[in-house]
Amino acid sequence: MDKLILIDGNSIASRAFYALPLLSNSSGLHTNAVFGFTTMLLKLIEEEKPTHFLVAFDAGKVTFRHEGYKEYKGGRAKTPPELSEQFPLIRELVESFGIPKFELPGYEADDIIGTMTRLADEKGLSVVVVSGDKDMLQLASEHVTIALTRKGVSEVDRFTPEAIQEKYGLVPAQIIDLKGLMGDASDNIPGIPGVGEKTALKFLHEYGTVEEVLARADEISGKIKEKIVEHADDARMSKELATIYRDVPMELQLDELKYDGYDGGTLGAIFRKLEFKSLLEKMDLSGGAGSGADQEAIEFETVTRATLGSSFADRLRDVESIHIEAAGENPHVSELIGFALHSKDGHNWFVPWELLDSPEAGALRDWLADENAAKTVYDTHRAEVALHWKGITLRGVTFDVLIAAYLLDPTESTHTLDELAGRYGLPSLQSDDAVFGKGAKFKVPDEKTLGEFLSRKASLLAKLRPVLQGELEKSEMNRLYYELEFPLAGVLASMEKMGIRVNSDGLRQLGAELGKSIDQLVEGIYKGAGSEFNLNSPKQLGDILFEKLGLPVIKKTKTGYSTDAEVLEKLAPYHDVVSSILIYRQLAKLQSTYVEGLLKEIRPETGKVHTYYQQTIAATGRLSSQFPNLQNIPIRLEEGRKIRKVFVPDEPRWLILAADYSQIELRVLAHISGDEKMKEAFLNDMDVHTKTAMDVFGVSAQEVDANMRRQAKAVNFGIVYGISDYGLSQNLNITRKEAAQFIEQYFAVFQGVRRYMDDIVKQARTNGYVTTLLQRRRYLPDINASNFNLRSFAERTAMNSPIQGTAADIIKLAMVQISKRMKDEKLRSRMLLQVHDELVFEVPEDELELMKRLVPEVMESALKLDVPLKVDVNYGVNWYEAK
DNA sequence: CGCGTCACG
DNA sequence: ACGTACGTGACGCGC
Repeated sequence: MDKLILIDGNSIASRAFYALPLLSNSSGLHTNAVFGFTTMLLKLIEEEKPTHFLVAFDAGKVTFRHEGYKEYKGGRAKTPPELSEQFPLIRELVESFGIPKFELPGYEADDIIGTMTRLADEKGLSVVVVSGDKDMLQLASEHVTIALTRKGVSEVDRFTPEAIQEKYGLVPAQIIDLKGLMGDASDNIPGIPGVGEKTALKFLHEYGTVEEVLARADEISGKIKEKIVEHADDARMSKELATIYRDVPMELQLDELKYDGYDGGTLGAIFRKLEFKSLLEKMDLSGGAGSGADQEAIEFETVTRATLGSSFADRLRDVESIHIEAAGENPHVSELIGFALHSKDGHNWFVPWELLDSPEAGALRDWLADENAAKTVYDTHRAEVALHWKGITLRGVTFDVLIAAYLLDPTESTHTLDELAGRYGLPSLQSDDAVFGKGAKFKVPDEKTLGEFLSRKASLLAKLRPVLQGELEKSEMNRLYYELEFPLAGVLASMEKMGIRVNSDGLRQLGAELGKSIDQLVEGIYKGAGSEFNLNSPKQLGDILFEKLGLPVIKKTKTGYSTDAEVLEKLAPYHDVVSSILIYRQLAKLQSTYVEGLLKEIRPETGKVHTYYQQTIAATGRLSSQFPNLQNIPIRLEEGRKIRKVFVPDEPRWLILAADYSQIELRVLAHISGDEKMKEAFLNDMDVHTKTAMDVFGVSAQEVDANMRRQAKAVNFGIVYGISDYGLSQNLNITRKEAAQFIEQYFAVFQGVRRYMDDIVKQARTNGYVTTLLQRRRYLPDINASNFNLRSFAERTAMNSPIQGTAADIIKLAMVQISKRMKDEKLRSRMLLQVHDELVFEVPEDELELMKRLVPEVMESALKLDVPLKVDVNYGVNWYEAK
């Protein structure tokens, strides 16, 4: 028996939206309605086993119903943007399910459904209509059941004509009479005032139709009668509005609605894109290793020592992409698993890692190192580092898929190949976790599984390349890609391979001293608190401070009392232990993170630490540093700053040279906003915070005291972060009102800055994204959200990202240019570290003068702004002394 | 594995 | 009325 399911797409989407909490995925896209829609579809397919399927959507806002009654659906709250942004996704979802969908300008989904039920009824098909709208009940018939959502979305009540009779005492056709009498506030259908469901039903049981009720109004007594007479026209119109139109001119044939079920691969891809991880697992779409149920077969050849003859070198000429698989997060210590090659004629090779050590592998190694052998790669930077430790050189990479994907949407938390396949509609791929297993379960699968998987990746790279190149072109990011990010990857790799020397004896010595101080502090704290406890546990510390010692609670966290530094400083006057705890925290941090943590990261073979820069993580375009993080080595407090003494040059008598941009973010702001006052400060090389204080407080340079400068500095920071009175008030410890006044005074002076802040938010609203000077993009899906918090956050991000991002563009450009100059001039000096606005080098004595001149020169001229860029250079025998 | 805390720009 | 300053990574705790 054939069965047709008809879904009212808009109705189900909004039911799902309001029924589920406002979930959003890692990029801030809301997905709750999509999720609800998905579970509903899955349930229907499983329980109803439809042979035919259709999802109908409303098209546009104006329907034929508005012709007669302009206020139709008026007064209804506007669809929240969090919901409307999900409609394209829902359409895409329906397509991925392989379900036909239909919409027609001028008609609503229920008219389409009404028409389809008529056609299906004529053919004797069994039909289920799914909606959240009671109006649909008018369509019920012998073959047509109406399923209305109850609470949530996946639970439905089913209505046959008998069920309707039982519940309302009406036949389906009378549902429109019911609406005609009682109206429907949600669609702005008036009905007769004073007539609710009860009264309407009573009349209908008696008279049957609206027309009969109106004709025989004189039989009705009391006030109601007057209302009926007075609003007779309203009732007739309301009935008409509630009537589903069942003659929509559409050519849709029933056999076009045939449904053969979904394709697991396609569905898996969109679930991955939407980050429906639970569904992926529940439905086993992520696929266990080797299951590959949804994937097409792929051919590959395993390269052996025998294959590696002279003809193999010839065949390498046709290779266009290579995927190098290395295990683990840290490429400096990762085990290589193998790689796959994909050639232009579609041939795939799998090369087990061990093969590279065989004597026959010379040609292959040469090919990998060949500058002229063009290759498309995923994450060159990482591969280059991993291969380096195995003595293999990688060169000739002409396109990096990961970097392109990152630039196209830097807010995506990851850009794994399986996600990219889904994102760009290419053949789906299993996730690394599905093939290798996660964490302790990590295991390299058998050769066939591995070879197929890596071959799929290599082949996918070749397919992604032209797609991503097209997208970069469209987004005007060619320069950013080819002149900045792509060459930077090589620069980063060489910095990381080089690493920076750490004086481990010095570090251990520092650790021993810290240990003594910590022991003394701990003893004193236990005594003062009257008991021993784990000082590192905020929970235990909270119990001691607030329950045992009865100190006032300043602030709470989700899980209990807050004990952060801000709170402890406020508590210090109440009890002596508190300041000891603050010092303990400071020293414990130094000990665990910077002494013990750093010691663990020193590589025995080199005596150095080799950080790894993530080039594709930060949404603003900044780099980040891991294993260890060398971008957060202490400097603000003297005790911590001493850690910098252990970072030393690799060679005797060499020096550490550090060059940092002065006020780069405010200079960038002066440039983008064009604010005359702010530009003036930098053009005259003034202290920008003093200048701000002068202008805001209306005093002369001599009159600016330390406090005024401090406040001005905080405002400047606030401006860069996307100012809010609340944030500034927290920072300066003043009231929100005072902070708001500050900001107002600031904007009165720096009018160009105010204009920029307004414009950039407007831009974000129109485009959905903001850009840096070099066209780096950041999407802000929440910029039009109705939720105040989400929207405000997006607005601050819109203000901050172009500033932070342009500063990142500039230093990255400088790095690429300096690296080239150092190579061209055959210098022995080495670039070692980048700390957002600072570059650290090690230089031989005889290159010191040259580098002191060259580095700031290149940094200052990396990008021409309307204000000068200023760089300070310092040097010394270690990083501490380079101040 | 999430949370609180704290280091940096 | 709403209630956060922007961007990161590492550590220890406790479930």
